[in-house]
Amino acid sequence: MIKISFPDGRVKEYPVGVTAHEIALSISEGLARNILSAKVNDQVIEINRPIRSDSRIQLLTWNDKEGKSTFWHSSAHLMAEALEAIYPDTRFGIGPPIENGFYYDVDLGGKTLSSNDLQAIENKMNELARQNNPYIRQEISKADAIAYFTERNDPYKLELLQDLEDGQISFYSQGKFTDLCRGPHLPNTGLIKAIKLTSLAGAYWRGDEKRQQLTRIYGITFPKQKELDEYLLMLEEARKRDHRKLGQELELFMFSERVGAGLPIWLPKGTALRQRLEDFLKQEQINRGYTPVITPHIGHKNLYMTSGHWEKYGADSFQAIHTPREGEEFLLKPMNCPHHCEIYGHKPRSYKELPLRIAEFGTVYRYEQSGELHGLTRVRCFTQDDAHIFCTPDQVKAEFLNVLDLTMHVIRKLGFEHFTAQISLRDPENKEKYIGSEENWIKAESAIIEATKEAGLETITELGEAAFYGPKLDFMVKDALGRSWQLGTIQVDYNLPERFQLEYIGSDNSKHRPVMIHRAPFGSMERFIGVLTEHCAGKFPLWLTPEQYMILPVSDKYIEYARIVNQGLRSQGLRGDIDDRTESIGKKIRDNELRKIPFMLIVGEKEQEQGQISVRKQGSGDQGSVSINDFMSMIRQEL
RNA sequence: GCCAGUGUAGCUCAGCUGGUAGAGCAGCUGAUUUGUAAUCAGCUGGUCGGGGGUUCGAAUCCGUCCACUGGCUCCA
Repeated sequence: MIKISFPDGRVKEYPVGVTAHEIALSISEGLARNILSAKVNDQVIEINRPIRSDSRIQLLTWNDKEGKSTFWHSSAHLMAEALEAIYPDTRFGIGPPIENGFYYDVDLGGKTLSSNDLQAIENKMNELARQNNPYIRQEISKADAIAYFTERNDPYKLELLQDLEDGQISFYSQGKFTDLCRGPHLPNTGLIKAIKLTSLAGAYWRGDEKRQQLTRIYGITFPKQKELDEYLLMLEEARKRDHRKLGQELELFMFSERVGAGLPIWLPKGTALRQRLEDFLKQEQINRGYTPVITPHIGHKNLYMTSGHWEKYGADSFQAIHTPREGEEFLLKPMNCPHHCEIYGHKPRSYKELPLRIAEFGTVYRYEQSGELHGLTRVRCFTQDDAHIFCTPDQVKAEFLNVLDLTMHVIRKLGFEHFTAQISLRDPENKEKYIGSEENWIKAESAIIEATKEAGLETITELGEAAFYGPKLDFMVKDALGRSWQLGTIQVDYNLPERFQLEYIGSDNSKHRPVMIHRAPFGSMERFIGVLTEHCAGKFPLWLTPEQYMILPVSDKYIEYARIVNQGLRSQGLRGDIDDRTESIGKKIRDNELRKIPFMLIVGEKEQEQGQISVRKQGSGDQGSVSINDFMSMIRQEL
């Protein structure tokens, strides 16, 4: 007998060679039906693999991330089987599960697929799934594996095999398909009930653009048709909320080929929205001791040689602007920090001035490859809600905590309930990629880790994701559809103060080097507004939205009264207008509904007589008639 | 930047295998004076992304540049 311990701490005895499926069965039949794979001593294995020694076990179902991964990994194999059946010359790259589904990179021998072909593949997958074929694991020697794929003339699998050690190689087969694979897999294909191949794309073999381009086929599968239907509905909802679509419909921003790709143009309504957002943060920052500054949009090349940005990014930036007579070189600023370092350095600083918090809504220009541009979330010109805090090493943690507090306040105010923080540290394997001393890096990394711990923030830590000049903390928010977005960022920097030779006179009357903290709670105004638009589906909070109300006279006869109401509301600080078109009231309601106006105020004979307005609220319809004062107190809590 | 796809009126889209453009909405004009998601009629509007080529003839075929979309790679 062996001892199996469960996540809840219970320990039960089972015969040697027991499988996860048998263990599940001993608990309940329902569990045995739903179990997809099992985590045994931190390794995920299939549910029919014998367990031969005392182990910790966690039974994985569709509700576990790793259970889904098993499901999708097996689905990738199923897709490969279908592809091989339809296109026998297919060679296979890799086919992993991803966050939502799976993909397989394949070489179709010059054949290009179109989205019409996906349906045929999907049909074949369904047919093969119904055969309910078992996934069979086979351990195989490296020599035999090489022989197998040599015979099948598959260079990709042969290359993968090179990196694997003999004795640790396994094949998985289902139906007529066999693949090199670590596993684990589902017991059989019949569990895969609902299949959708979602998209097609090119992908380089091993992510290297100098190598063969393969066809990547994305798909997603579910154990129940209903779950697929819900997923497709969610995708549909995401399409409706796309900020590029809503931005156009609500006239927030535009792009122009003539102005240039990736250069957003803010229309009046988008500008109103953005300025409100900026004003909110500016006020919040003044309350917290920040000092606003303004700096130019370009800077001398020497500035970026000093900062190190030229060395690191010069070749991949917009190229220098030359003055015609002197031949000087200027760069469009890709960051605000070098300018802010100059502000710090323009006079001798005392420790009594620190922390010095310099804030600027600074517009920066970065060359992004043409294929990267995407709506407002990836652009070549954007405005950071930037600030740099110069402080003593002793103040770092306290300042970091202040910034954490500001950031969380701002994110919550904008209606994001769920967020986590990612701590990005150096890649310990590639320390030469980073600028700055070992000692400084250790100091910076521990300051971040300690501060987030004290703030009680939920964090994940990623090695190798740090900026080249220092470690950072990124805020990830979850939007209304459960999608994660990276927004604000906080970065500790011991490097730039060094490069700019920044100093302050300490209480000991000698010179010290300040520490710099870069931070941007929104990140960029463009990206933030893009994400916010999708989060609230274009129905912005009342305090932000460009137009809070629209007065709809029932007919032209009541325009005069509408003007009086409008004046009353504006004098109370509300934003809105009169829809004075000669249209039916139904038409006006429809149009303003589509424009996502929060309040429609309908005025006709009744209202005029009683000095009231009939309130129609976005999302909940007719609210009845009230006086202007009652309306004001009704909405005041939302402002 | 790379791969694939797309580009027709302000917006959404039609236009089969080449015979030089069409609808709905929006806009304008007129009628209607309207009570909680589209009143009716008429009219205007396009060098079919740009500039080339093939052809008697190109929105349609070919190559090129630009932009957009989905990926890949990148992201201070």
